[in-house]
Amino acid sequence: MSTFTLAEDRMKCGNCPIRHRAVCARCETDELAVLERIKYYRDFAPGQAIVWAGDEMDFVASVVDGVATLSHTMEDGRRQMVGLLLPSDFLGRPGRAAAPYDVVATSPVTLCCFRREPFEDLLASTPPINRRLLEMTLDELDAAREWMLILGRKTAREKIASLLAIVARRDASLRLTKLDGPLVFALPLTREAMADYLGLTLETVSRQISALKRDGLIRIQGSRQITVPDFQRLMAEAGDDNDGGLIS
Amino acid sequence: MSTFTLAEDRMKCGNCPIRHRAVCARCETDELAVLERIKYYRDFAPGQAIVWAGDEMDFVASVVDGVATLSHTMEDGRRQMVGLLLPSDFLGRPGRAAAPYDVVATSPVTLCCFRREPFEDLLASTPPINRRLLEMTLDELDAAREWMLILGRKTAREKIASLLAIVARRDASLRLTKLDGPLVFALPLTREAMADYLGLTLETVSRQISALKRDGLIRIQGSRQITVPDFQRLMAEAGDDNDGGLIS
DNA sequence: CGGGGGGTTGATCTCCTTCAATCAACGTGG
DNA sequence: CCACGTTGATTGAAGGAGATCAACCCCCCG
Repeated sequence: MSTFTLAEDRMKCGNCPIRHRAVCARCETDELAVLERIKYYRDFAPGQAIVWAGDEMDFVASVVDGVATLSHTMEDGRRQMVGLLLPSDFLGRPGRAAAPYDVVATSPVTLCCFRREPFEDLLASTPPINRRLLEMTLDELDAAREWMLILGRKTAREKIASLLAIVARRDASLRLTKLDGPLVFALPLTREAMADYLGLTLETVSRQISALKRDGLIRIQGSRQITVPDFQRLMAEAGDDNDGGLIS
Repeated sequence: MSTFTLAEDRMKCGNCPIRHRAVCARCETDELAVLERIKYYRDFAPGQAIVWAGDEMDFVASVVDGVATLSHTMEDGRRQMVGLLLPSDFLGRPGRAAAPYDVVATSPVTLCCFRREPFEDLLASTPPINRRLLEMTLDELDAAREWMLILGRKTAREKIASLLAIVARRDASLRLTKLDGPLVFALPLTREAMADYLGLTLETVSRQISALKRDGLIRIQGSRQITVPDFQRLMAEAGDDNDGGLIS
């Protein structure tokens, strides 16, 4: 009985941990009620594929919890990650059924899903959703462009520092913490996934992480817990002059 | 008198060469009339800056003609292009005044501009514009992600071939021509601009273009006219299995 | 004629890849 | 409880794709 109540609570939009950042962020209570009726949750295990490139996707979704990756794969096996889905990010493109990339969970993932057609109808009839989705897409475009600078012009060391800075900032933003003390966060990516993110080999990733550790820029607990004692110093190492302003 | 008439014709939305692809593509005649009242044209010479990163931008715009680039610059001078604005592309982000990148004309450019506030009001009150802008932003995001694969995983030769394929396809799309015959198009970018696009040096760009020329994949007339005798072969050289379906 | 911007080509160097060995953590079955 | 295989990570040695440094060309324009 009590577990049932907990499950029910967790499934109410009002209690949703990504409520203030997701595609539904601008919705009023009556609009939320409509979403509430058509939504459903799906869970994925680490390593599990959510969709493969080319598959029909009959739903769109918000990431409630966990981390998933979008990636391109070339015929000869070269792979480039092109998106990192963190909690509150949106998955799927309204107006297109075929998935353009592989989407894979890298940690336990919970999605809040909507079937495509009802969602598209809602999108057409509910301006707040449309506006929020435009805003999120513009933010993603900004992120993609920052990423392009990383891929095109940064050294291996700068690439690693940049990745850590991005995830640290996102994590701080979601948990509404500041960036001035020591930061501790989970980085649920294998060396190979980081290499795919950064356009490197996993060996280079490993070497550079060791180097950053040696130089005291980061510390590592267990397998994937990172501590950043001085965020400003990490930013400098990433080649970003950006003073890492407050929470975005 | 006749030049006046010509100028006036050119400024009517009904005659606009980018009418069917720009932000205004979904507008009805009455909505167009509103846009028509608040729009104004601006011209830029090759090499001229349209805005610098950090500048206040009091307008948004559609590219009517010409080519402009968006680029990131790091303090030490490294530069990465993050956007290539071709005719019908949209410049500026509703809801944000400060430009995040340098925008520079690389050929004579004509913009169709709208002051920000009236445009944002229109965006809120005119769903077709909102929807079209979302669609265009999603397309740009797709393009950015294809670009990320190019930057992260392709060889110098593949990068050059990819750039040529992208521009050739866009050009064919705008002019509604097929991709099967020999393609001839202008590539109004210096070697340095191409290097900034591809995350290479201008020397490497020059060498690879020479190599593609030697191998018969392209021919070059004058300074910046490219001929692609066999588009499929170019695609293969770009590392894209994509059969380069018809016009997007 | 001189100068400058854009382009090409050559020689050398270097950062990252490639190939390979080793290690630690973990689970599994004998 | 221990051999064994597996998966992820680290480290080393060698090689190569592209960067860097530099010379030179072409063409346009003052």
